[in-house]
Amino acid sequence: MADVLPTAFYDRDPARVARELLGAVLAVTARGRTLHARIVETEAYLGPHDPACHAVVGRTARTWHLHGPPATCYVYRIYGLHWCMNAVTLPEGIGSAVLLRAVEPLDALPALRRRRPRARRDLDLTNGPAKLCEAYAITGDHDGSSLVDGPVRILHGDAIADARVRRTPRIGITRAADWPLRFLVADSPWVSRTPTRFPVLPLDP
DNA sequence: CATTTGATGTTCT
DNA sequence: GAACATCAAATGC
Repeated sequence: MADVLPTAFYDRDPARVARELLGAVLAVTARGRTLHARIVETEAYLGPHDPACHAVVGRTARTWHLHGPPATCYVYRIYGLHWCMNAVTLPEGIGSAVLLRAVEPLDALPALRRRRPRARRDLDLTNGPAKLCEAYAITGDHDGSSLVDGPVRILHGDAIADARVRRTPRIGITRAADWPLRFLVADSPWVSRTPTRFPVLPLDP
């Protein structure tokens, strides 16, 4: 597809990629059908020198594809229960990525609801990193696949103006807990909750 | 509304 | 043996 974000898009500072992925479109293909969703919340993990990044332990079996080339899909299991999906950034061997934290479904709501029967509202289908993976059936099977021509791709979408973007610290981490590397679309109802204690910053301070 | 807790298993120390 | 890029239900106010 001509709209796919090219590898060069990912081969840059992960915080910049995280910002610019807002508004891009996740496209997940399975059994001949493709589902679409707009990305509204992301987090950047900067690499081996970021204490919260999985790359701190080096290139192990788990982090193998995190260290892959830009535009690689890195999927890992968390808390033994859930999956989280990342877009790998920077060149092979660096180990940096952007976590997809929330998306706005653009079609196929009934299919998403079937996979997430316990979601109370539609807004709860995809407003968290593990929720969106469950809704779109993204699992360890996708770990290492290409975001350019694999089963999970990211397409060029609407640009989100700087004025609509906010930054906060990253959620659920203990190390480098104050680094403002979470990016979200301020006026989207599809983002996850921001902890009350978190500062919410404009994009350009 | 906000905060706490139990579920669950892989990874790393 | 502890930590963990989470979720949903239960509890507190």
